[in-house]
Amino acid sequence: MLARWFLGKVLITHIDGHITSGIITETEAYAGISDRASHAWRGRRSTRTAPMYMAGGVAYVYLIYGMYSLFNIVTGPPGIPHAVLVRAIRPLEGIDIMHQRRKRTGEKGLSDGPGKLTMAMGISCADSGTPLFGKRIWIEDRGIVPDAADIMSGPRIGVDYAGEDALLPYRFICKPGSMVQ
DNA sequence: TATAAGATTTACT
DNA sequence: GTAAATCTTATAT
Repeated sequence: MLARWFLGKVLITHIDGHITSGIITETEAYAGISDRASHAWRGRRSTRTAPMYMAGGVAYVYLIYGMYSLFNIVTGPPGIPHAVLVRAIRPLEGIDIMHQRRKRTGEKGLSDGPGKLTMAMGISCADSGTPLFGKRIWIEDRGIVPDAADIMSGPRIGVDYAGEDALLPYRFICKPGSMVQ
């Protein structure tokens, strides 16, 4: 499962002149048209989901509930809408910037949710389709590889409506403290 | 053309 | 624990 590979990788953004980065600690896989929980289920396609049909390596950001952005990494070949949703990161650099961006909660809930992390990183729906190896948003492999024993998997969150597909263990979490810098 | 629901978060009871 | 905020897409007139 490709979603597992992203655990431990470092996501970096350079937006509005600010650099922020964090270790990816929680991901969810969305397996194309056969996955009922995916926006691309049954081949659904629109302007919003277009990046998912592009070649892997681009960002798929989209707005949910009119107020929150969710950040995905497209992993499939062109025409196959496979994507990995980044649900949580651990702040690494630019933590003060993140605080500045979200004055809501304190240290605790900085980036432990899909909508929260995009807020903290400064990602918006305008970044959908951005290559992940450019100079605005990119991913670095800093050699952080979580031990297999520290990786937990389980059912996805917030997709109960998807029926049986919601029970698939497509969710991967890195145990806190399992990654040493 | 109009209505309903969603890969969420926050605030209030 | 429950409800509201708010916009895009999908499904129904």
